[in-house]
Amino acid sequence: MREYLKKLNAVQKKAVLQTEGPVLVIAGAGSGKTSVLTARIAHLIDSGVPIDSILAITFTNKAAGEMKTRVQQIVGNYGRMIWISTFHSFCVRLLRQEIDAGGVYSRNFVIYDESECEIIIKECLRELNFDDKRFKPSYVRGIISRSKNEMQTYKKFQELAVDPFEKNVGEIFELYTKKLIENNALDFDDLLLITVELLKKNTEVLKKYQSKFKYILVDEYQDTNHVQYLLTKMLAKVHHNIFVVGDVDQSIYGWRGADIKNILDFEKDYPEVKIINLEQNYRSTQIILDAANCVIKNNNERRPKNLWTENHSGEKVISYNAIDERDEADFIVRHIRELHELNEKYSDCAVLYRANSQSRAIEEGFLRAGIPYSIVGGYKFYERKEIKDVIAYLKLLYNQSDSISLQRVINVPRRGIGGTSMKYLREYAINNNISLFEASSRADEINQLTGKARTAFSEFSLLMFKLAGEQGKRELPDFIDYILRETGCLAELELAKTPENDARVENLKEFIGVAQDFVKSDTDGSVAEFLTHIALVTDLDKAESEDDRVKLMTMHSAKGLEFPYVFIAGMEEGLFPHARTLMNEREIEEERRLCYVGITRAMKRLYLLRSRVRSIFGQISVNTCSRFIDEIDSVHLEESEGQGVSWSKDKRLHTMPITAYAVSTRTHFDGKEALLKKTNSTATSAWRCGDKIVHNEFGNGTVVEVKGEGEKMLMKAVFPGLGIKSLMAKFAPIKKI
DNA sequence: CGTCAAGCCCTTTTT
DNA sequence: GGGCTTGACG
Repeated sequence: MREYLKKLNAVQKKAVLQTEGPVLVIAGAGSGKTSVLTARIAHLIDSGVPIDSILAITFTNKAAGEMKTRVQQIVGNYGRMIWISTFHSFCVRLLRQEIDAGGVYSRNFVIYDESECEIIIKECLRELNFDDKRFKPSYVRGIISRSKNEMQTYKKFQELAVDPFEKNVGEIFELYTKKLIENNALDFDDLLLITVELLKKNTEVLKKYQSKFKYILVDEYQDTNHVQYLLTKMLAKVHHNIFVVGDVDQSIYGWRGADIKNILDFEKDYPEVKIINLEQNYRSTQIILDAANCVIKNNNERRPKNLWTENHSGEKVISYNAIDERDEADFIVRHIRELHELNEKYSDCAVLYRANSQSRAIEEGFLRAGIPYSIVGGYKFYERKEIKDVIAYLKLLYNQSDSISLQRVINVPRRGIGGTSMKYLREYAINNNISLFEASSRADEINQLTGKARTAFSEFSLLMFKLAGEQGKRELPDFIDYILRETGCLAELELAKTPENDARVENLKEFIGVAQDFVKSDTDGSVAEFLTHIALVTDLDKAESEDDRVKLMTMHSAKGLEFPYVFIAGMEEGLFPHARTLMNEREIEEERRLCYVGITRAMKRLYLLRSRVRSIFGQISVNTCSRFIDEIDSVHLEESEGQGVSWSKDKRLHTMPITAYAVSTRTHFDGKEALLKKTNSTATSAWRCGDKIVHNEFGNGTVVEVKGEGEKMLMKAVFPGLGIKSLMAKFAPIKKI
């Protein structure tokens, strides 16, 4: 028997070997579903199934990447060719081939992220003369998104609209749709929606993919939305070999349109389905599982299951009542340090939280202590201004209809083109039914423009033609470098030597590095694929597990992962469950499932932390303990008696003026990297993490991060009471002490 | 046209 | 507490 089969238990093996017909695997947390999925793929290949007739769909790129790696480990390099991807990247791949069959978009479409979509919505509001206070772009975008996830286009939405507000949203929706088409741009939801529409309308294309994919596997099926449901159903219609894996208790994307019914009703869709329950947990101790079960059993909307383990009972779940978020962070730091002294790896520890905004306080704790950490997800590299600017140049060069990108870069660097000139340009473009790009090349025909603006537009379009001429001639990283130099983006940043500009230049270099990695990876190295890559692959996906760092992330991001030591921070009513869910029982249940996901990430030891006082929006708020802690039977819990835990502290809290906690000890810094990066040339190799230094201005401090060497060396140091400062060792007035 | 300060609303989670 | 828009001024 094959090695990968030997490792499986009887039930898992059954799931792997049942290759024909629909199969539903109910996989409890930690029951080895990834092993089952990879073994099944390997088994299919072993049985002679052609590799290009297997389609595996996951929810995150990270999961897809991991599965690909594991399949390759079993079947060898040949496994590279397999279709393992997220729904979204699968759809892009299909659309790049087929989208012109729909007759609306062309293959060089670009993908708009949320902020770009909101800009479009703002344009719609302006044109329709709607108030952007009443129709908040982010809110309207949410409505449109949910609607598309329900497979509703604007026409359907307009039919269903009852009140005046909805009717107005329907108008916005319609104009929004038209504008995306004009820009030859798709939003995230379109990637799925347009694919399904295309397959529905175009039977030739549908047949092609239906017959191609003989075996379809879908991971995290409980998180599929209606469009995704339709897509899998259509693709599986001919061969009926559809294998879905999921766990109702881990459904945490209802707010994104995920519908638990898809998994609950799978049997109705496929009456001949084989149902397999994976109930043995290999991950956690008995006590951790008990705690998780205590919480989840309070949900009504679920299918009871019996998750069990042969693991020993283990340690009790440790709870801690922190005074404030700084105390909470310090508790985590103390305990991780302790674990590290006992030879546990930093990378075996994870801190999970409900909202990204919680990462700040915890991050500061790690910086103070000099503990290496990395934040997964959250504020993204690709959202930095300078990065978005280069991407916009690439997008515009790739797709000249993209007016959003044009408007982003037209005055970057400053070319003296302002709002008034842009207004005339837009009017001209609309009147002549041409793109902004074409309008700018015909600026001399626009009478209202000042001579200066006319020249600026003409020079801009000449520059773009020049850049476009180099596209394809140069390798991608070189092309990006060329853009940065020719446009003057780089020169503008290098003009004024500020730490901020230095950081931006460093970020741009890192972006070129991303392009270099991309070219080396398994792609065609084209601008098209690169743009798709950066639109769909967030830095969440490059969680470098090999280096020894504590991982910080939301519980959503943590799904599918496991860690020996897990800290869940912010177990407070209003934060978790989040205040915005408190009014609605269904949403509370989703929060509870999220808690279940969080708890079941832990293998050996779980810490549940809560803070009595927390500052939210710069306001101090006092929170009570999360109901989820109360739901855990106290026999599984043990209150930590570390510093600041006892009643005496608690009483002291009430006698102290609460504003005392509002005092911030940190100076402002812009993201982890932005202001912290500097370069250095002299005696740089002398600096190491943990070095105590004295700075002429800031006083005593500790080096917490050193990156690069020689000219490229970047360092970060923390100064008590001042926070983290970025230092250019070359210029910084620092001495080792 | 560009800059700066005051005031706004906000953060739930992500492909 | 902070990022973004707005409006006054140079």
